[in-house]
Amino acid sequence: MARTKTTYDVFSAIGEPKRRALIEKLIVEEMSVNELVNAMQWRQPMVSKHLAVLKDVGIVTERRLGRSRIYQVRPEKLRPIQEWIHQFEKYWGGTMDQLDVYLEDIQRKGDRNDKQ
Amino acid sequence: MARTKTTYDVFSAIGEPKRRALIEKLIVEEMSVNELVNAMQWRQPMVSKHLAVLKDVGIVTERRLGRSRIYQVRPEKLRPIQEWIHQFEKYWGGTMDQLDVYLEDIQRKGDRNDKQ
DNA sequence: TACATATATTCCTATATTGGAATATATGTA
DNA sequence: TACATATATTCCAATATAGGAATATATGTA
Repeated sequence: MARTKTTYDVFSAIGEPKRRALIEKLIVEEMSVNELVNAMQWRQPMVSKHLAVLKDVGIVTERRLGRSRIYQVRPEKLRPIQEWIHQFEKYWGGTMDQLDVYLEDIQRKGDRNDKQ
Repeated sequence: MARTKTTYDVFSAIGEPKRRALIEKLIVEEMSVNELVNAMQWRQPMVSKHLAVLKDVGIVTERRLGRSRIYQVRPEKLRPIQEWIHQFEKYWGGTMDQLDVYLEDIQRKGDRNDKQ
């Protein structure tokens, strides 16, 4: 079997650094392909291809304006990532303080070492 | 050029759904490879290989205990993802309310249409 | 209609997986 | 030491890129 498709989901799509760069650019303001080509200094097909992946997973949408196509970010599509990350936040100093983490850690390690 | 390496950074590493599943399992409690094999119902080399990628980018660490190797999540390694996502949160109803978003949207589109 | 512009798509090559099977390595135990 | 257990690694096949170059498509304009 091969690698997970980049269009499998939002997580896969943002795995590529260039696509994250595009999102960061487009969140500030919508842009046409040509404007992106100038802004990013990439070749046009490269921009179009990465946009196609982002469009496929819904992170961007496109509308036509004359000969141009204006791309826009749909930030809410990134929410699944935020939600996934959220479950880990408590472990780096959210609701749990360092003592809690420490104690839970000790307990897990204790359980483990008892079993073995 | 080929695809970004899975070990290029944390974003690339979590692009694979199975690796996210491993992280979700290990955040609850540290586990040995064998325990993961049982819990996930995957073949042992598959577990080891995915763990190797996670270890490479630092998301998990490993310590030896007898013949076993106990893997543990380092949740703080996921922070770059949270920070990256953070910049988009305001667009889905954080500090900006819907009216703000709407007005900014109109303005961007206005600018655009004026130019063209 | 003919031409120019904006963008998408196709073809190509090099590369890096993912998963399975087999095997190697390390370590505990009788 | 011989054997069993736990895990990692290697070899293989299939697949999916990413990027470059060339080309196709769509649309505006003279």
